[in-house]
Amino acid sequence: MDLSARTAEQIGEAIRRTRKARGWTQSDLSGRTNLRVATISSLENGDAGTKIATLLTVMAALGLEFRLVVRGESVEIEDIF
Amino acid sequence: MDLSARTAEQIGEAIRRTRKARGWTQSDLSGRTNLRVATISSLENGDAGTKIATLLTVMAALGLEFRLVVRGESVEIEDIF
DNA sequence: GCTCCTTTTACGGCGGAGCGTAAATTAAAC
DNA sequence: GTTTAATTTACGCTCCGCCGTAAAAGGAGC
Repeated sequence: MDLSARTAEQIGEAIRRTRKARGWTQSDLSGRTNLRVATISSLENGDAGTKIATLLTVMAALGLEFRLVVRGESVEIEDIF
Repeated sequence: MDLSARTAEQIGEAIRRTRKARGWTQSDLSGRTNLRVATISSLENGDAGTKIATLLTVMAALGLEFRLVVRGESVEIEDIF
């Protein structure tokens, strides 16, 4: 799974898809993160006002991490150096 | 360029590196985004309280996008950092 | 129809982000 | 070391996220 995102909506969708791929409800995620169900809901619905801390907490619970990629560049290892 | 991040500090560092790779100052970024220099400064310094909207605005100005990847699934190149 | 589970929305409260603006600290040149 | 550029920090202000808690709306199945 490798989801690109440039908007809060796309981030939320990636979170939601990963959560469902884990077979978890928002309530499950809430229990694992100490974040309110309401908070997770608005994050998944693309609220750009959500704090980075909240996003990172959810991503950690889902086993996700970021890659900040320059648009248009491929992720070829040869391009690193 | 491909920077992995699991923490706000790593995100901030990736932002700063990309900005400098563009030869821009925080003031330049501020002008391109209508965000205060102070806001950009705290983002680059790893403030997890920063809003996703702010991060996305800065990333768009820098030509960056996210990739949310499942940890361990693809090639780990985070050690570039 | 009616349950049960899940998700969304609401409200008072508090804390903090980003604004406008400015000053202070740090780094870089000369 | 002194000027200049760059970054960080501060203050009053407004806005809103997340909290605790609860209720309402949506969906799946019987």
